[in-house]
Formats: sequence, C-alpha cells, structure tokens
Amino acid sequence: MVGLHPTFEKMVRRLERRSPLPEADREALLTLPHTARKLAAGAHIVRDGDPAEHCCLLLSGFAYRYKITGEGGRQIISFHVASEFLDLQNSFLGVADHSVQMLTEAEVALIPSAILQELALTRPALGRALWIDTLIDASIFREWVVNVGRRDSRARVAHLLCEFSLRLEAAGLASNHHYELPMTQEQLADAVGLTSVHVNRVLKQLGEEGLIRRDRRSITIEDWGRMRAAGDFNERYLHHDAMDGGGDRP
Amino acid sequence: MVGLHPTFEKMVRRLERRSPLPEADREALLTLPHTARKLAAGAHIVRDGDPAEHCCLLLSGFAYRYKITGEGGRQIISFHVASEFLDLQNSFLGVADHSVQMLTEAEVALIPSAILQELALTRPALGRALWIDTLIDASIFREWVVNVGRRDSRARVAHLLCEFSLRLEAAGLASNHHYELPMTQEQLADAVGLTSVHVNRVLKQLGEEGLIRRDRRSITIEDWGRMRAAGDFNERYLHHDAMDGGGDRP
DNA sequence: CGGTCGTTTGATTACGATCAAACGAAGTGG
DNA sequence: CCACTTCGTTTGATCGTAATCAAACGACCG
Repeated sequence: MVGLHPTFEKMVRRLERRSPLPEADREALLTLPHTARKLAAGAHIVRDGDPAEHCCLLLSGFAYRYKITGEGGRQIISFHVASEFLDLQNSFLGVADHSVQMLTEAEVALIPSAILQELALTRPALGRALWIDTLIDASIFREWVVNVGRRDSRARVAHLLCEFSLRLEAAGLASNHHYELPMTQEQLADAVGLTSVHVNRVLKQLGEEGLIRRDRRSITIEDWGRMRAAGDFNERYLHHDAMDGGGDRP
Repeated sequence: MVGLHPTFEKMVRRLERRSPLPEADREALLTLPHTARKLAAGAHIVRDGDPAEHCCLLLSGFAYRYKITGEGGRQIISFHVASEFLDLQNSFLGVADHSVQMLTEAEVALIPSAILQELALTRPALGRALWIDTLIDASIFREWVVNVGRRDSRARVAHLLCEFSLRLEAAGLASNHHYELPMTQEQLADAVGLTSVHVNRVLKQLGEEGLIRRDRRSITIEDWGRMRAAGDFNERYLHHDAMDGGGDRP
C-alpha cells in the first residue's frame, strides 16, 4: 500500500453521512490494508460462484452487478460509482451469487473480507455505518424489483435516469440533472428488463416529449417534475438524507 | 412478556445455522423484550413511510412486503414465514420504504429497534448472524430482479414455486416438494409481475406438462428436475447451506 | 480508410394484458 | 338446510406493448 487513494476519504465521508464515526473508526478505515488495482472496462472483479475472499472498494470509474439466466439473458442488478463497496454483499456469504464487472476503466482497492468483517463486528459505530450501507443497497434492489415488475417501458427508463441523476449528483458527477451516462443502451436495457432497441425508442420519445435532452451519452433532464412523474420516481428508497436510524436511544 | 413463544428458539436455531452463537448471545435473543400480538390476515405491520420503531419477528403464519406504484399496481417484494424477521431491513433506516402485510392470520413479536440494534452492534457473533440474515434477504431480492426482469411467464412462476418449496421445507412446512400455498393467484401474480389471469394459465400448463399437481392450494412438484429447469432455478441464492462466510481467519 | 461497435429506424410477430363472463368453494343469515 | 353473497379460480376473445428480425447509419480507432 503506497500512498492513500483520495477516494478512501470520500468513502468515509459517505459512510458518516448516515452514522457518525469516532476518530478511531475513521482512522481504521483509512489504514485498511488493501491492494490497489487498475482494471479495464469489462474486467470482472467477481464471478458468480467465486469464493468471496476480498471486498472491493471502487476508487474510480463505474461497475455493475449482474446475473445470467439459463436462456442466456443478462439482468443487471445494480450500478456502482466510485467510493462504493462492490462486495459487502458477497463478502459475508461464502460464495458469490452474482458477478461484478467494470463498466468503465476503473481503479479498485481489494480489501481482505476477514479484515473488514473484523472491523465491522468489533467497532459498533463502523458496523452500523457499513450495515446501513448494505441495507441501502437492498432498498435499491427492492425498488428495482418494482421497476421491472410493474412499470411500463417508459416509466422504467425514466425511473432509472432519475436514479442516476440523484446518485451521480451525490457522488459529485452530475449537477442540474445533467450527467454523462457511462453505459451503452444495451446495458441500460439489461438493467430495466427491455431490449436495447426498445430502450432506444423510449429515449427518443422522452426527448420528443421534452423530458430529457441527449447529446451522445450525456443526459440532461429538462423537466425534473414531469420526469419524476413519468418514472413514478420517489427518492426515499435511496435514503440519501442522513439518518439516525431511529436507533440512538435518548 | 408472558412465557416465551416457541418460535423464538426456532429463530435462534435458524441464525445459528449460518454463524454459531455463544451461549450469552443465544440467551440475549431469548430474553429480548417484546410485545406479542395476534394479527388477522391482511393486517399491516408497517406501512410505506412509517417511522421504524420496532422490528418484527414473525412467530406464526405468513407475511409479505410490497410497494404500490403510481399507477396503482402492486409489486410483492418478498414473502416471509414464521421465525423470520420482517423488518431488520427497515429498522436501521429511519423510515420504512415499503409496506409489510400479513398474508394469513399471524402472531408477531414487536421488538424495539433500538434494543435489537444495541445487541447486533455490541455482540459480534450475533451481529454477524443478523447481518447475514439481511444479506440473504438482499440476495433473494437480486434473484427476484432477475426473475421479473428476464424470465418469461412460465419460468417466473416455476421459479417462485421452486423457491417456496425449498424455503417452506427449511421451515418444516413442506416435504417431498409438497406444500400448501398460503396465497391467492393474484398475490402470486403480484410477486412475479404478471396478471392473475395469466398466472392461472401458466399453472394450468405446468400441470398439463406433468411438472406440478394441484389440489385447491396445495402444490406438489411432481418432477423436481424438470421444474428446476423450467424455472431456471439454482438454489445457491438462498444460501441455505450453512456458512462460514470466508470470514474466520485461521 | 476500412472496420468495429453502438445507435437508430422500419416491419412483423408474439407474449402477456385486458375485458368479459361463468364457475366453484366457503361463509352468512333467514 | 338452503338461498344468497363474496371471493377466488377458470376459460374465452381481443388488444397492445415490447420482442424480434433486419438493415442503415454514425462515431471512434487503429
């Protein structure tokens, strides 16, 4: 470990937004033993069925999780931006039940699962913060079940674009509902359970309706109110607002 | 609290299957302060938007989580059987982002979130066991995203029936792939993102193919191998096999 | 300047939704 | 005990959204 990547501090700040950390815990996170690695777009960090030996912190770039069905279809399960843990999910459960792949060129820090578990279980405040982090992931999964299960194509795509807008903004990668989509329409399609052809048509329609403007892969949500309505989007599930969790007794 | 409901012990055994607990932790779980309550089918234990003050252990019966879309559609997000916690998900995140409703008449134990959090954070082995519990929930959510996102109607229904078979068996409520479905076809439909009419047709077809036999709401999976194939079902995501989590260092 | 990958558009198909109605089982009250 | 109601299941007919098949177009790269 040579020189600490600045994203570590971003990660700590992100965790602290939910649950304050004592100085010692912050320090423990910043001195986490790890191996930094640079990965090309498309590289896998975990494959379905792998033993989960290390947990992966995304230092830069984007990644996504997915599963492949028996028919060969791909369903993308979540997207991740820098400063997020890719694998707290798998690392407590011996074997990975899904794959994680880089969406763009990216840097990651591999942290031995055992070390992170040790920290999470012996430092209550840190345990709480990390637990909340995985619960928010789970909350997003739930919303995605709803998205692919009960919304029509227009709403699905609009919903995803709204989610990106808020998550990228929180990560400092978007402002004024304007951002660069780091993925192809095919990947978008695999996230919302449609075909890329149909996603393309929906994007076109959203443009014609004046809800979004596109230029290459940059997206601008022109009318947030109508877009929220189109996507049946309610940001509560992101739990971006800080959190006391109803937990600290008076 | 008068007399301990036997399901508490079942819950402890369930948690221990994943991560062994010291006697003190087991004791702490069994002496958890709580309010027992009997609920009618259809009663809500949490509503979307409620503050999450207590965590709910299901003592008997069945329950499910769901969200309602702006269009009025309902998506069921998970089902739960006795001895499962209904609300570890919400209880660390101040506000519930989905509703939980009883599928059948049921008994529940309401446990103050703060108490459970306290235990989970100060007792490492217990924290680990509960954390794994929520991670398995999350794993099921991921599989459901795949199910509704990328499988056709026959596979979706078959998959859900396979999942029930294993989960009910683990809970002692099924054997030989035979069990009583505790829900209507409409609820089934809302879980797989189809209409009840179509679910009915799929069930009929699965029967004609000799994959299942039905009598009222009892289901028998006649040919587990073909049913698994039909549902593209791989039980790994249930993480029923015990677990060391790759975590305990040698 | 090809060559590859992703986007865009068109034509046709098909799966599951919707609308509608009959049927069956369980529960209620006269 | 039998009408009567209610809720869930089953079946049929038609409709519509998104999939599929196919091809052209555009951007970026070696």
